[in-house]
Amino acid sequence: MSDYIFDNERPIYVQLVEMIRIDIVSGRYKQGEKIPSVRELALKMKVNPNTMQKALSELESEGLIYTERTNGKFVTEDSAQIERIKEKLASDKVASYLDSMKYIGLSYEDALEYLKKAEKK
Amino acid sequence: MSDYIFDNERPIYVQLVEMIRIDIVSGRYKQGEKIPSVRELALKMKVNPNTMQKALSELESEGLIYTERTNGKFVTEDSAQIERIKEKLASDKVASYLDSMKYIGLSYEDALEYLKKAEKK
Amino acid sequence: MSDYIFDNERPIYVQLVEMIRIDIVSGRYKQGEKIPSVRELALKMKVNPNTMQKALSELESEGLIYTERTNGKFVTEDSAQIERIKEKLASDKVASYLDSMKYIGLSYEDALEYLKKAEKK
Amino acid sequence: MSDYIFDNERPIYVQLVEMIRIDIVSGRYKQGEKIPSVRELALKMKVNPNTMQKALSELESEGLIYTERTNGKFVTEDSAQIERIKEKLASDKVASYLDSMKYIGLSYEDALEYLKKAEKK
DNA sequence: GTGGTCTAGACCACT
DNA sequence: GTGGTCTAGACCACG
Repeated sequence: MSDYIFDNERPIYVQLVEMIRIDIVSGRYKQGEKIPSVRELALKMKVNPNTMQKALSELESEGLIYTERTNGKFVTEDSAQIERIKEKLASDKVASYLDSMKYIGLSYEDALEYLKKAEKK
Repeated sequence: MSDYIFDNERPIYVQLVEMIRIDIVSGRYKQGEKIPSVRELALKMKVNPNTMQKALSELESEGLIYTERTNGKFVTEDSAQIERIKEKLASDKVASYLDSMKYIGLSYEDALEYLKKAEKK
Repeated sequence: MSDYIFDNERPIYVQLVEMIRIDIVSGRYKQGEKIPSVRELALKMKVNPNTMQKALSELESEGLIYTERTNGKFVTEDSAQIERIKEKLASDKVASYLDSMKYIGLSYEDALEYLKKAEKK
Repeated sequence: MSDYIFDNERPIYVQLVEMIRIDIVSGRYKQGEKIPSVRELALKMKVNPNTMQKALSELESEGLIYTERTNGKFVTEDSAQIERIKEKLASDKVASYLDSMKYIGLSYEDALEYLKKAEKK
């Protein structure tokens, strides 16, 4: 259990969803691109193919990928959908950033200030 | 073990340090204020007093608290030191925010944009 | 309790720190050299491993030793740091020498004179 | 046992000898001066008069004080003797200074150097 | 009651 | 075998 990358607290398939989702919205998997087979992905991530299948189903119902029977799975062509998910993720990050700043006693203005200072680095 | 609040991956005393540190920089424990006794805190957090003691020693060597023999432990009067630690924490948060945004394919400018949009909510 | 080497007035771990610190600055433990394991040292000094561990942690935070996980603890490679501590110790010795001379009614010049006379022996 | 000034490891009378000896060689008790009575000294030092008596006997056999029957005890008029003892003490201090410096890996020359540097402070 | 120290003994990850 | 962590339980000085 040395190079194990999954958090024990949450279902593995959820964590796979998060990883692949980010691969898509970040452009590491391009719009319309074929993604590797379930087996291949399962092997790479060292999970059971069923688990990987479940993750991909989630992403499909989310509209980020679609299946071409006998042909494989592809990233959606719907760039607006990708964008929507990306914004959702980004908003989550912002919210969590603001929360953590608030938690240490800093306001929205402080959070903005710190971010601006960070640019110079 | 249902209500256990600690992450198994990191030492409990480190997590205690982080929690109490935030209590101080956020002002939940005020400058100069007496903090509860080691035993009391240990009881509250359900850890061994020695573990709590170790956490508090860390905070003492960090300059956030000081000890009055037989009297208890107190938050430092040195507000500059508290501020220094607070800035350190805030910088870490900013860096991690920027990292996570970059990870989903967004630039510094995007991160700034999203933060500004978040204000209105 | 015949061969007990520790002074009851001060914590054992502090005395261990002092002893090992001197072993390092004096060069008995060389720069970069592996030091014996915690358990070994604890056995040799007849203290509990935890006590020895605490002493070594102190020395680590002082920058005189560092830890290689699963491999052991080593004297720092930073000879400047060793030198800094050595000078600190030496200054303390000088101050205490001058104090004791002053206590028996001798001036700085007397202290210097006595030291020069001592060379010939 | 809060303000107890004696080291448990060595006989109290020996420690009294050392203290009074220093009072004499340092000039706090002047040459030829009458010193307080045994009872008075014993009270002041919170020791049994017998213990103090033993200490003073030691100092007498050392030639630092002498007794005038029915009149009390006095610091010797023999300034050469005082000087001899003082030099003995000073030599001890020098030796212990050099030992401690050697112990941390410093030579006679280093010890001299450090002493010279200390003057400026 | 406060903090501080120490021991004994256990378990863990890593290699 | 290495260091690291944690617990349980004890004792101490101080006031």
